Amino acid sequence: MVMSMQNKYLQIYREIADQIHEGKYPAHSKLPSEHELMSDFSTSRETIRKALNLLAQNGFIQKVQGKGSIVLDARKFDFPISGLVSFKELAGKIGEKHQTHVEELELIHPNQEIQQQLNMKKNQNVWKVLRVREIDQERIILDKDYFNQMYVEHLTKEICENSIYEYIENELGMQISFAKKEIIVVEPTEEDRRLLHLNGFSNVVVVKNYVYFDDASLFQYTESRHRPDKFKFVDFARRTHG
Amino acid sequence: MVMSMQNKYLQIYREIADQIHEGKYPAHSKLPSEHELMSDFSTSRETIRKALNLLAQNGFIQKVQGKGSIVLDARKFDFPISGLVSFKELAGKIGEKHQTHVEELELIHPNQEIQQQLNMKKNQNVWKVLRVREIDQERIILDKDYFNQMYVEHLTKEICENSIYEYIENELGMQISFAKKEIIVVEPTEEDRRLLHLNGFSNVVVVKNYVYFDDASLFQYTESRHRPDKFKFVDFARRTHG
DNA sequence: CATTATAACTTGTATATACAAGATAGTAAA
DNA sequence: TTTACTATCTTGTATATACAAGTTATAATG
Repeated sequence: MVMSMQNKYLQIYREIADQIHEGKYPAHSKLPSEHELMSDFSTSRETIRKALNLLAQNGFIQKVQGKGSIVLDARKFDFPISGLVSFKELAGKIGEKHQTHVEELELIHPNQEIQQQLNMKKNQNVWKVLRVREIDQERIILDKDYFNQMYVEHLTKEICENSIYEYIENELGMQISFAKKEIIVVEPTEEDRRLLHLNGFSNVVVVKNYVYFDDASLFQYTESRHRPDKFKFVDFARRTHG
Repeated sequence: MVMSMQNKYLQIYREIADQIHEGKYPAHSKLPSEHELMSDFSTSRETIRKALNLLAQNGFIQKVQGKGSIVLDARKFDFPISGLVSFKELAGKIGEKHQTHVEELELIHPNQEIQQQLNMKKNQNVWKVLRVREIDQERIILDKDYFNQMYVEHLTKEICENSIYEYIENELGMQISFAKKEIIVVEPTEEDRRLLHLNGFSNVVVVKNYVYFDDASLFQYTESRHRPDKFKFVDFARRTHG
């Protein structure tokens, strides 16, 4: 049969990650040694090490030379925007009632600022999408997205109400690969006041997102504007020695 | 002679990273192929690949199968707290006049909350350090640090005025390896109002930091409280496909 | 008993080989 | 000219081997 066989080390990564989630390996315990895993999965040591390094990068384990792989507290799934999670994935996790309102959807000729941000030539157009995220009957997030039309030909209201990322990766078959994020706090604009339930708050948290494809081309600029009391950002950072 | 030779792949990583900074490889250009680098550094392909993967993880390059390694815009050194940079490193980069005021420094028996955060046994003590960061004559950041005394025997005002991280890594020889970060926005406390120049702002940005050693033991809990207009967080995130 | 060596574990680094898979440029055929 | 193929470049995955280096438990030694 020899089915799939694609990406052994990713399969092993996912399997071990699942097992950690399910509690098979509780926090502060140790994973089996690389040697044991090697025979468990009947593969080579380097393949096991690739899987373990992925687990370490993503905050599941900590490797200690001579000792082994220590399982960490994997509670890093609090409420994050961290790691490029989209609103839909997010809302699914927290389980509360949520809704997306598409306030604007149009093909525009961008102003100079957006043009610069997206690294565009003149004459190129962008999709502007303005969405309000409602959780528990409160409008707390305003998302402004700008997509380079060069990459996304057509967008509909239906697509915007679901996950645009999903659409791009599954329907268009393009791989989103990395992002630069910037978080600042500013005074609300007129638009913020009109579209969000600010409840008297005098600041909004702005998350600027620059999203790149696998081939390093910038394709999206997003601004996510949050009511401060409902904002939470969780991050896992590994220090690169050297 | 055979001097050092330790960590070939790290040396190669640093060398290429430096070359990118110096402009030898400008943004959007390509690095030499793995084969070329192999003979340039007279090493094996796997060693080159280790170095390149580090560069990719840290946002220097983007690898594309079949094409090569594309150099990215390495302007991710804006102003970040990202990636576990300490205030001293930070302030040095932006170049403005800065100062650290040590407001409190004491060995205390922690309350239950801190005890939990640091995962401590009863009877253990912690160093509490309260520092105000002044940039351009304005007191804009309040740092509250709690160090488990088990790891740090003694702290002085002088150490706190410089970089505690530096002290711990260089003097005590312990390796800080990763951190969990959490960012929220809250109303200022009495303490915030007393110690910071809030200029009428009705919110502060709180960055909670859980810092771990190489052996996965939690050793520090930090709260960094920022005046919102002076706060900026920059992050580079790679998406893990799968 | 306490200390020191040793052996047997663990993970880390470096190398070599083989083939898969994506990208590209040139060649041959229509 | 256009299309299709092919050779050859690139990076990706999987395997094997060897030794270095950190940790731990055991045995030998004083």
